[in-house]
Amino acid sequence: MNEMTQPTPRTTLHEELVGKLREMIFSGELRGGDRVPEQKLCDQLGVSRTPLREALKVLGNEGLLELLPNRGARVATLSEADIDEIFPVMGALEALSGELACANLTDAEFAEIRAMHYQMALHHTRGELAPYFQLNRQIHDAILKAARNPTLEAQYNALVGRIRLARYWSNMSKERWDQAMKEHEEILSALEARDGKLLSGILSQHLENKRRTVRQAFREGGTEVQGTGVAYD
Amino acid sequence: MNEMTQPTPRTTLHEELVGKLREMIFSGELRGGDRVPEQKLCDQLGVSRTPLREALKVLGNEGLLELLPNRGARVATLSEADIDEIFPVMGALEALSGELACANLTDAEFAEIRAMHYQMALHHTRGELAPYFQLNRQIHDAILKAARNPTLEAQYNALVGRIRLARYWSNMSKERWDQAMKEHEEILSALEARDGKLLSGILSQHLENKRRTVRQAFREGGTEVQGTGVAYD
DNA sequence: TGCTACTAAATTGTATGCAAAAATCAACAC
DNA sequence: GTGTTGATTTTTGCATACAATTTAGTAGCA
Repeated sequence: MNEMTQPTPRTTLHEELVGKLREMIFSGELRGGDRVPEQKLCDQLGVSRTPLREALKVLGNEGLLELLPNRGARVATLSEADIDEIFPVMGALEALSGELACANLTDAEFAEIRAMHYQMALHHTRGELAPYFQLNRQIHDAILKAARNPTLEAQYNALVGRIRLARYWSNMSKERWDQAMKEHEEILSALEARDGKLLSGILSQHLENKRRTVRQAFREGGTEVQGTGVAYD
Repeated sequence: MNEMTQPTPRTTLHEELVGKLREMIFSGELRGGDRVPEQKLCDQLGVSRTPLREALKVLGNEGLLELLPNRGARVATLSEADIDEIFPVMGALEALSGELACANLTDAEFAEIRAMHYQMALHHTRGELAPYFQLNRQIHDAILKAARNPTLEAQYNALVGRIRLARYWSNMSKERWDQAMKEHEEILSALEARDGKLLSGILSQHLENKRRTVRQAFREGGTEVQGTGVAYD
């Protein structure tokens, strides 16, 4: 009766592998352009090729891997064109998430977002980039969650995943950082007023500005960062 | 030298299968809720389970199939909640496509869309629903193409695929049909003026109206139609 | 040296085999 | 008639085996 194995994995191997491989890509263990040799990964992860290959097909379909017939998989890379392509779509989705969030946000959720906002503002004044980025992301995530639309969430996260293939800090200028912080003030006040249309417009512009920042970092070959994935705002 | 086989399929079996299975779902050969027995499909398609299973995983990730651990795959079904969830996202994407199309549309492309529009108007006045639907779809596709954003296209088409799981005509009322036609007049004129913001708003509203129509058809259990997938406007 | 042709090794694509889990069904008790 | 138990069949998950394709490596030659 006393099973010392997993309580109940209740998941298939290939699903786990999808998650693991995603993490390996985001963490930089697998870098853009790298080949993904099946056998080597199988040995490393202790599974056979069958479930691994199933996972590769899924990630290929998501755009995180590039699958070349008879020539294996490569971690996808991001071009400037890709960035210019993906951000507008993210912008449209984030704008929608803002609008829906305004319609559905509870007071408790708003309070939490406000708390994160002020914490983030503190990091901004102190010039602490990394924790700023983390809170920034949590805020956007909270808004997305508040939209109460899993399909929207999934689509958005798929795009975030692709953007994370570009793994560098945006070397954000002081001006851009201040600007971003100002945009976040507007985001918070639109949220508080539950003004969906207003928030939607702000977020759309916010994402367009992000695009420019990331694009520039890409051009300049921004500082690579280990293990955290891309951070931007 | 004279190979009488395929010129060169240049594609893997699992990719073909993804396409074939999608078609089988859209055509209604596989209906929502149906189990997808691996062995039976393998015999039917003349392939082994390995590539088929790879395809199933991909379609599961796309939301066209529901994958239950140890219990196989089922063709996904669409609930009212799903419709309410998916259409707003499609609306945001279609609004973006309109905006980008206005920025990128060539005169030739516009001319073609206008031609399709008038053809569609003709079918409307004649009360020919099926060809109306077809042209309607072609017009929206042409706008999407004109946006010149493959990522947007892919995301949009994934959602259209899920909506197509609901396989019935929207029993469109005369009023709604007239209204839809009027919206299409506005779409055409905004396109001609290359007024992105305007078109974006029209399309967003247009999709919200579609949502209501489809939702109602769903509620009323609209007339099922064989082989064409869902049609709506 | 640089190029081509050919061979061998490695890697991928597909099929098959086997163990584990679920579904089916029949006998039985109530 | 209903519901439960347990054996049998079916189906799925994963591993392995084999075939096909690509890659690498080497020898031959200009």
